[in-house]
Amino acid sequence: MAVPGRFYVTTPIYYVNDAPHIGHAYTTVIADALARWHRLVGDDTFFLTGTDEHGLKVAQSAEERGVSPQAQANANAARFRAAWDELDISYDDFIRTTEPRHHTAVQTLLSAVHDNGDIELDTYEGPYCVSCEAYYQESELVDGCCPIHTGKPVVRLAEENWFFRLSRYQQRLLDWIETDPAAIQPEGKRNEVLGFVRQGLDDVSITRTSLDWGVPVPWAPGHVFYVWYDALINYATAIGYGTEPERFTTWWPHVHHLIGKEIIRFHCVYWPAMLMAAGLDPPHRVHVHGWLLLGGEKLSKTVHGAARLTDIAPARLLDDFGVDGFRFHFLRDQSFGPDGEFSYEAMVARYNADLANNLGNLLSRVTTVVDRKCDGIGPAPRPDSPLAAVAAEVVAATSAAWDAVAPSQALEATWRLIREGNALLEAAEPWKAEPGPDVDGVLGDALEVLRLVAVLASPALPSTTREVFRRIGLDGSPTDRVLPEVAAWGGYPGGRPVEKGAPLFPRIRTDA
RNA sequence: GGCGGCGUAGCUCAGUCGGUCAGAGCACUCGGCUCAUAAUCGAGGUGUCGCCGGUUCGAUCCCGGCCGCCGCCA
Repeated sequence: MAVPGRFYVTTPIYYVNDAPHIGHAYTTVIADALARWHRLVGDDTFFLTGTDEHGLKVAQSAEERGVSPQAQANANAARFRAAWDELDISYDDFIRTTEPRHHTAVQTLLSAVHDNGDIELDTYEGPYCVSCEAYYQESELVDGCCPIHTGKPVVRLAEENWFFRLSRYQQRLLDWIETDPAAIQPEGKRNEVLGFVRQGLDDVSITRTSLDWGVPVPWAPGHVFYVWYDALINYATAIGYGTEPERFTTWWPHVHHLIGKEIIRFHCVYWPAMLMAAGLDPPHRVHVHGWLLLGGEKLSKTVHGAARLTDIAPARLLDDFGVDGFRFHFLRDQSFGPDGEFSYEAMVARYNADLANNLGNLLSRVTTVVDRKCDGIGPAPRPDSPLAAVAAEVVAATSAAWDAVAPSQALEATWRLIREGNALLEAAEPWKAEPGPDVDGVLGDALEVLRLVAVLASPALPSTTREVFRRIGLDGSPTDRVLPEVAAWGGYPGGRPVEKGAPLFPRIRTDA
């Protein structure tokens, strides 16, 4: 089903009423690093993110501010774009669900489901809170009243809605998940979905008549699609569903959806079922990750006052850590899958240990010694270097981890090469020796370590790895050539001017 | 209430389809080095793998119950 060499990766589209926070950034940085990795290995890659702009909440907050929903959406979508630009997010497309192409795709896809007989008119009946303009489950009520407007009785309301016959897809969903055990990862999340589907599935109401801020239902004037069923289709819109059939079949279903655990049901049940109902294949992979939990009592002055993680804007951390330092924390310190602790202190510790002390300091010491012992001209590595075999292992381990969507493990694997490089220098002590072939060989090896690390870490640290290249005298960028050639030992040519420069990652002091 | 997840070294987390599986990084201690961003290199782990039972020759890993934290419930 999956075509090797083709990688389509998505983030959820973010609800435009939210302000960008580090939870959004977490998913987006990982998607970006995965996209960069796949480009590095030469895959055809398409990386999609965007904003979800319909729904009652957007309409309401626009009304409160006295602006149109579209104006409200425009303003907030721009904030997400700005946040991602600041974080070096290399998206290929930024989709907005209010775009005409998306309306076309939604109407086309759901019309196909309708034509197939799996969307039917039915009556929805249940407790309704007039203040919320929303239905509740009986179980959600508090003493027969709205759980939000406590003390306010709900009314019973019945509404004619269009229902997606999800109940008809139970077996097909089970077949999909059981036939392709890797479709939903990690395994624990897959089991959750299996358990849910096995309980039996109810049909779902997918249209609303109570608001008009949405995609109109083509066969039913006065109805718009409920925001979730419009939003999911963005993944199809962006690759040309309904407008560019050939482009669509190039990318679908070779998709990797990255999602947080709170939206599993939408991505692992409703979305695949909708696709099946429209005659399309379900997604190739859904990668579910946990949440960042706000740990540690204090977040320092930088983020102090943030009671909730969703109050922390990415920009608040960039002054301290830089873009790459920020990215590195989310890729290296959080393992993709389970929940992880977010703390400022941990972020500082990781930055200092891995970026300042290991990578940054290695660059500093090597460039200094090259300056003193080699007149500032970097020598070539030794073909028979003891590090050559290590490098091959590191490349293999790093590749395997990125392919498995395990950025933390990938970076851990890459950092082994840095440690080995530092150990080689300790053993050889070129700063003590007279200039000559031995010193050249060791320093050449160290420069080659830096070159390789710059290549392998480029998905995580796009701008600082370019700077490493520049400092060791290489033209272009670590991503100019693809694996495996670029990762073969001996790529550093030698004879290049090496520049010491300021510390790449200034150590962050924690005293005071 | 229903369904599900988590609870492993000071910290953040891996891992075990039951038998050298008790691990990594950080922190810490000691020693070396001084090219380097007080960086680096080497050595050092005495943790009841949440609690109580059960299955088993043997459980941290399986089963049951309990406690704590968390998520979803259209």
